[in-house]
Amino acid sequence: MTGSSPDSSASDGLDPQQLDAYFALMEAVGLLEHQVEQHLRADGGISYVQFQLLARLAGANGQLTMTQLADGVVYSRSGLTYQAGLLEKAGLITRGTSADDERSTVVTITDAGLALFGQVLPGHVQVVRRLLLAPLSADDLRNLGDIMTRVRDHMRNEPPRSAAPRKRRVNPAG
Amino acid sequence: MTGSSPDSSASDGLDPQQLDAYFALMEAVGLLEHQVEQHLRADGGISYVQFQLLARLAGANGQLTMTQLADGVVYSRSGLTYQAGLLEKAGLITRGTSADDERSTVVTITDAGLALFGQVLPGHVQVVRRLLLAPLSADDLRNLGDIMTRVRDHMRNEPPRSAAPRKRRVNPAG
DNA sequence: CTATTTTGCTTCGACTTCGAAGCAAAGTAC
DNA sequence: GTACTTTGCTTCGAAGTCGAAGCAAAATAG
Repeated sequence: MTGSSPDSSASDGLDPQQLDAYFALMEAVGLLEHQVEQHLRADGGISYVQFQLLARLAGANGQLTMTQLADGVVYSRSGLTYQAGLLEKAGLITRGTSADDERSTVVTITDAGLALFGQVLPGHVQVVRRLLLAPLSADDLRNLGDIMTRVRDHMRNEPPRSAAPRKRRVNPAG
Repeated sequence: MTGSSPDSSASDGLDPQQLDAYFALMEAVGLLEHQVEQHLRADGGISYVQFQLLARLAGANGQLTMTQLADGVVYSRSGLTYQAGLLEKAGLITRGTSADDERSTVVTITDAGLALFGQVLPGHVQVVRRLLLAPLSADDLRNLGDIMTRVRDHMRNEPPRSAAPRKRRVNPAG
């Protein structure tokens, strides 16, 4: 199991630089998400997921189908149904059957939804500025955007790792 | 409230470059987490959280208190208790009261825990390589590590935003 | 030494999330 | 047209997650 060569391209481990980047990335984003969540809950009574849904709707002329909403939000379909239910109950969106396709549900943001989004957005931006953008130079920002865009596109274009890879174990902890 | 100047340092919005970086960052990490989760579940029957806990223990001479475990993992205390319970039930860790401080719980990774961690790690590394590292040049990696380390440290050193900022609304959706 | 506060962890209930299963409309094959 | 598959969404049950409340040990105050 323990590799022997110290070079980083071997199949065994990650070199310190790779580890640093990976860990820092995951932890920083985790922290950021947590802070963002706190702000949105305190200032608008909504979760990050709900904010993202409202943002997508606000940016898309106010209307999207569930499937369109699902794309771009990393999220399960059933979770989306659940959140849409909450948002509808809160009067922030409306759901209706599509005319083109009886299966599709068209989600529409309401005036209240737009208002809430508008109310919360400035604070959200401030949080992002304060926590993420503040310590970055112009070069950093350019690099970060470039890098993460590339990574995201790369991941989106990945083949789904084939059907059933294999399952060696069944539930040691869970 | 709506700003007028198109420059990016205004208090109102984020310029396209900032938005790109922010969105790409959040989405890429979300996708990565999801893939990592899939792999760990399929190959070792554990969640990412559980993997992180085992990793921390494995890297810390096998022993840590609950509080030490909590630091570094972005996670609630009660969630940690729950996961520790699962890991203990699965025989991957052991919990005992500290000798120094009767309140503290010392968590120890078992041989089975180490074995499982060792079994899962190579695949985990491959996933990270394939999805995150593959599209990055040496410069990218250096930049990413540098940037995210700075962001993480910045966030860790932030004052906790004072006690109770304010609560404008109470639960529009939720 | 006793009272108070802090610290470390767990328990509890409410909510969120996920994947599997289900259902009906739309598309495809024949 | 009828059978089959695919697509779009929801329902359901099993976990996982969180914050508040609770409890006991330790630190601090007096």
